[in-house]
Amino acid sequence: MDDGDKLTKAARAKAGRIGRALLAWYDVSRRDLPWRAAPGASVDPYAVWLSEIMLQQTTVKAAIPYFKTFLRRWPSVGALASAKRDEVMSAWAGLGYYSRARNMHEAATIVARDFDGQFPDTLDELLALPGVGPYTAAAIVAIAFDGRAAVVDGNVERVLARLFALTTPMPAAKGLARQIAEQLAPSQRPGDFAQAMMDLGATVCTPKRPECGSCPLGKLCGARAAGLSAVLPYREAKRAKPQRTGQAYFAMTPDGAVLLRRRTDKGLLGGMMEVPSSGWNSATNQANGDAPIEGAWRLLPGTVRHTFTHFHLELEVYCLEPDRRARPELGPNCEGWRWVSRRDLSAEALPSLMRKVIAHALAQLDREAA
DNA sequence: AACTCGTGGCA
DNA sequence: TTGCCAAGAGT
Repeated sequence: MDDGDKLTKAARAKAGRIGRALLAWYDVSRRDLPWRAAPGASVDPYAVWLSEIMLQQTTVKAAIPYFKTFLRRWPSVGALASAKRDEVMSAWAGLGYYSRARNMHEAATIVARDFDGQFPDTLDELLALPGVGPYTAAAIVAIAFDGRAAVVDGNVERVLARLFALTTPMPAAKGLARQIAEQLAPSQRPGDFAQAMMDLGATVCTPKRPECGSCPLGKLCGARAAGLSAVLPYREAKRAKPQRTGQAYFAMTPDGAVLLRRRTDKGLLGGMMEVPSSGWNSATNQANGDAPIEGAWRLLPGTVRHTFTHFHLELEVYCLEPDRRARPELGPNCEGWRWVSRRDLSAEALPSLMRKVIAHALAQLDREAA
């Protein structure tokens, strides 16, 4: 018998007690979140799906305003499917992981066209939708349809690693956590159970300084018994982020039009707008070889720093003030370009990095003018 | 299987 | 200031 068998047998034995204690806790401490229906009320699967996509690797606080905006602007999956993708990308700007927005729009068209606007209620059908993986499919089944499914996100992995004192470091212990979650998923109130596990992880069994004193599962917790609550789950060390550099080219005409271009769908910031930029491995001061239009570009003081998931970036910002809206070179990895009035920039699909670049350039120009 | 893919808040 | 990481999916 290996560790996995022992653990899943332990999970079966503890499952009933865990489920009862967790649901009792959830009934009194349930958080009121915008995508949650009142207790006992039915939920709109579209709203559940929308929230779950937004919550992938994203904090509740960051997702809430976007969720409200999307649901108000596109109240049904059919409405979202009918939207232009550009509008969706603009509305998503700032939330990050932009493939989510691209996949979400495509999935909406599939549900509208192939499922008559009704979300499917099986794992297999949900998994076939772009942007819906094991977690999101299970979450929709459990929360929207109250079906039994193992909902395993980062919160659940952490809670289970502590509850069952899993000392294998992450991510190697993910499979074990999933096996346990399969055993724990109840047939009664599976949606509430899933949300209770995630709420517990978000508010009590937190990554740092868990509040074990107020935990409804304290008496059942292996980590607490072993004095490991604060150190589990173990994690493998992460690689250091490399430093990359590049140049951005900010062009603005006298009437306040700024040159933007659209990145291709593939890769970082795919499908989003950008201030024309060099690649991001380039050495500094490469004589403006990547400038989108001819002219006497000048380097603005200071730089823009930004950190992505796997590297740091420092951009130099060059500036040009051409007298007309010249036609630019498209540049690599781009699909199109246009001049955008300064006051219309807020409505563009500009990721946070590019908003930083624009803010930096405008601040420097304003300083010069003063 | 390991890597890519954003952002902002927090210690 | 720097590193950590949050309701993961796609390749």
